[in-house]
Amino acid sequence: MLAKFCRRLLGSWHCFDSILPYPVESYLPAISFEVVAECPQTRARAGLLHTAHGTIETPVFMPVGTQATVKGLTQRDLAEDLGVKVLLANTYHLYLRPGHELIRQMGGLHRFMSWPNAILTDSGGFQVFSLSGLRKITDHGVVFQSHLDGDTHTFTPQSTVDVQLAFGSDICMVLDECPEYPVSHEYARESMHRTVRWAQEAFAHYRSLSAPHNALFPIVQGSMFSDLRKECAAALLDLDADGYAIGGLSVGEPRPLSLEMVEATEDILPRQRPRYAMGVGMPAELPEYVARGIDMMDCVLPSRNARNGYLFTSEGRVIIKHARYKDDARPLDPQCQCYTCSNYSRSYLRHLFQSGEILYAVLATRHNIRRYLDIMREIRHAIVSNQFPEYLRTVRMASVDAG
RNA sequence: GGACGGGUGGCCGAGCGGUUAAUGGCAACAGGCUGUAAACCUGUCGCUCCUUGGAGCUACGGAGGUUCGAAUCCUCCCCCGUCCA
Repeated sequence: MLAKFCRRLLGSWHCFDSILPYPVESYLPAISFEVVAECPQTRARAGLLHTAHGTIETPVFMPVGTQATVKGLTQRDLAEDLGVKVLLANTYHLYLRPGHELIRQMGGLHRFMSWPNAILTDSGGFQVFSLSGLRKITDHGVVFQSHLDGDTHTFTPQSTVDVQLAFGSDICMVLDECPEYPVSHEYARESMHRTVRWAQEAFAHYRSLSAPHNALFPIVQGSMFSDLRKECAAALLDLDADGYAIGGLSVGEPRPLSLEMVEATEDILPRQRPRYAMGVGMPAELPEYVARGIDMMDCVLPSRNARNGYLFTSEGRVIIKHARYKDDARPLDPQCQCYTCSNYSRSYLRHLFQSGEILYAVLATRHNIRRYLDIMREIRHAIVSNQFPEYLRTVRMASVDAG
């Protein structure tokens, strides 16, 4: 609230620039978050996340555009047609190709990819730890081999901040270690401490720079151990970050465990800051995370599954290659207002899929992203209109019915 | 009429005496995908049984034959190409 107010006055405050060591903006948080409604029964809340590239209504789903593109969609589709306010991009991939210096030279990631709204960049920790090939953890960071050409590179907590600042990301993520599942308590603790240490180093470096428009989020780790999750969150609190992420989920653990891990830290993370659950989830899981205090989510499922023939509808999943859709003249989702559902039949979509046509991926991705965004809009509306518990019940019953 | 070449499971196409119900590819049918090395990956794919694992049956143009054993070798026949009359 304060930050928003200050921003409004920024114009007149620039007269202080001459007497202050840094521009006025650098004395304000890069982003600000205000809670506009809270569910009285759950931890769900609706908010507004203000960034240098627009205000984002939360809870929000952020489509994944790893290589500075959501595969199959144009930026116009995303911004104008689908109303996407924030996209994910990936530090690991963009650092390797085309390189952060090139992106900086091209005017930053927003200009490079012609994206007017906010961008959150993942640090690349997930890739470094999930991609095969050599990788070695040192005191300073992680040495790894490029999956593109085998070249050796090093990521440090400091360097990944620098790379993301070169991109001009609105929200940067600290370098973290995302352990696989399952892993021993001992390893998880050691790994979590490393993630905390890296976060502290990343923040120390970040605070030494002038980054008035770029927020930095630390990431809670601790594998599937509640005690480690709590310890990690508590340690990260000292950083007084603009937002907090929960990582290390959806790495193969049973579904209920992911939610438990979010619950473990819901009382520890500050209520006045946005919380971001990384890499989740299936449609029915989205309100579950929101009910546990999550404001931001991202996931490749809607985009990747779209291309692979798995479509999300208000009536459940549609595996478009199934023979029963061969002569199905109905729209994919009769409840959906998207371009795909407004214009094309399941029969046609199936034909495009079977033929390997590019248009299939375009139409399918457009729908699936729209479906996720619609779910988030429903969730937000339910919270604001004080009907979230009822909404959650309905979703739970529907997913039980769906099997 | 003659000379070559060829007929293999829905299609294309390997195999050229036993390890072949028969490599591949396509098609078909199903499963998977959760901070994207993914327009990708995996499985099934002659018929009939039983619980897995198997059991039986029918199959490489047709009919005979050689052989312990044939999609593979031989004979005749039927088709299809190319070339020569």
